[in-house]
Amino acid sequence: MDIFALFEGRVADALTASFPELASRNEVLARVVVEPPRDATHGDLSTNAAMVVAKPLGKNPREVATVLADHFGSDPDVASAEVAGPGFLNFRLDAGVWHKVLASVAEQGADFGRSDVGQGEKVNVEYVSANPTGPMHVGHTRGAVFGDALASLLAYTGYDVTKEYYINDAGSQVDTLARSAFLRYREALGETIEIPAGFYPGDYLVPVGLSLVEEFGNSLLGKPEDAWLPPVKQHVLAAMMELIKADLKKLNIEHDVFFSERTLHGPGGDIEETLDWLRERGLVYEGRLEPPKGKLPEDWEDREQTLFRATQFGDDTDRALIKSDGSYTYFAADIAYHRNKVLRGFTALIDVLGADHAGYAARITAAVKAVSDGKAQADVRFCQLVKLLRNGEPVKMSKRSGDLVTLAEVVDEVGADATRFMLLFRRNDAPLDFDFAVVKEQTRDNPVFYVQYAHARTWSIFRNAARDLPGLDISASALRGADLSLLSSPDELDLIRLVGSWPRQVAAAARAHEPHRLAFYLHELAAQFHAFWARGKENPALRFVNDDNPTLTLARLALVDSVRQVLSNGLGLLGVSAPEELS
RNA sequence: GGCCCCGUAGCUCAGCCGGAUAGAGCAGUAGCCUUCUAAGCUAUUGGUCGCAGGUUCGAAUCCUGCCGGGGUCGCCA
Repeated sequence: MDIFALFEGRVADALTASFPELASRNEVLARVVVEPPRDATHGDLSTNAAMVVAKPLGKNPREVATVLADHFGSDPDVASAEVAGPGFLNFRLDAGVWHKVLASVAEQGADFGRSDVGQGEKVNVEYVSANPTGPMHVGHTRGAVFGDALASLLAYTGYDVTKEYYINDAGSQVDTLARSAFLRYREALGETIEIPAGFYPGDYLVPVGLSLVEEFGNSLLGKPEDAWLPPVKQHVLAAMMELIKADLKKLNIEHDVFFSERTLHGPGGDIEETLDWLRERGLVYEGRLEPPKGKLPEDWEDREQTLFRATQFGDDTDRALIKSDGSYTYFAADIAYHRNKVLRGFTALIDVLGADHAGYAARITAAVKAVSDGKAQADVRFCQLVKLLRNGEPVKMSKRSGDLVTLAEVVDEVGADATRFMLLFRRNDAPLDFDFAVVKEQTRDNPVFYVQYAHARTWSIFRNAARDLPGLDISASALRGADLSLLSSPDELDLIRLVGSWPRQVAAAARAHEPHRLAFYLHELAAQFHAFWARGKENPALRFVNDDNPTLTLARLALVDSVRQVLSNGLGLLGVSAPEELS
């Protein structure tokens, strides 16, 4: 039960009942929201309805609000409806409403917060898509976690989600990869090798050399490159993808679809087909591009080339499709790839990219508009850099020597839970400091620990109740029969309010494509719960478990259970475990 | 030079589709912690929301310009 959504419905009904001329004004009604007031002393719920409709109606907002307030006089759930400020309408709810909300948490369990705001829309979330040239490093980790949490969130809110990985296996870098692997192959056969600059020097190719020997023996030796390159490429790509999948597995990330760029190339392939399709619509032409302003690239040559009319769809400049050597640009393949997604029926295409690709957003958005005739929506999300720290000191990384911190190293050191939560405890487009020392700390400075501890505490309260009140039935069905009207103190009602706002938070986070909001909410819920718990230390009457009052204990346990449920649901969406006990 | 992101308390950051007196954590200060789990809790100090305009009943939020920081800039992926 989402109390805010429920009242949005009632407010809309009240509006159209009082002002029939609004019935056809959906664009106006859509702006009406019911939300918690900024200041809790204003009541339980607040709506901007009167201010939104005042102008279209040509009436004074406070006047409209008064009419609405009268309308809600007969609503048994509403204890009072007051007009405030410029025309807010504030509701104070009958405490029984909050008790119903609490009961609905128990009833819905893991589904409390689930919704159908997505209405089954087919969404493709493309994330990670790291080049298959080596193990994943920390730079990829943030996008991986962000995309994965976003996908879970969207699935939970009624979207039909596919998690996809685009394998960049068509560029010249994979040839370099194959050549690097071939060196390791020769090494495995006893040669002493030297790795030239520009090759991939990493040790992770050593086992690939060995497995090449296993598969081909020494049969590739002495052959010309064009004979050994294709099979070696095939072999090393498969090995790299296994490596990457194993890394992702450490973070509990599994994609539904791995899409190979190579399958788009070639005669009759998607790229050709897509360019033909675009040509038919006059969106491809031969022309010259203005050189970039400012300093000119050294190898700039003014020549005619094949361009996509990206400007027609909101990009700043038209974009090249074919390189000077005749092969397709990365972008040409990407247009075909996005068209492929559209043809598979997706109407929302989310691309999760690193911040260094920020300049790419406009052209992807343009391409998706073009290939879908405006029917599909692209949303390109960027993840900013993660700065690794150790006790406040930056961790040194040198790309040149291949001395990067890998995803596996981070996860092995701090664990998947902490990695995921920390990366989600910040907006994706803001830079993030990741300090190993803080993340491993078991104090309130560490939000992962703080939230998990709150969850563990709910379990420990139940364990204590079972120990101290052995005669009390605290099973789920017994909790359902608890007399919730005993929960009437401000602290209790505040906690229920926060629990009750969970569905609204989830829906808002999904609409905004911002999973970090869930992490912040969970942190807030944990804080309020810890605070409530601490009050029981000063005043035993406020404890959840009261030896001399089993009825009250049962009601409070129902409240604790709702907190447990929401923490568990939330951590689950973020892909973080919810332990019953901290060791 | 063009484009994109960012600028909110000393620090790190939230701020939901424009809404009421701008929030949290850390740090600081003053307390509590002989336990429903010790790793916590309470109170308190602290703001020209980068600057200047604009839009309107109302702007941290939307628009324009400027300042500062980061990223990026035909054929790399």
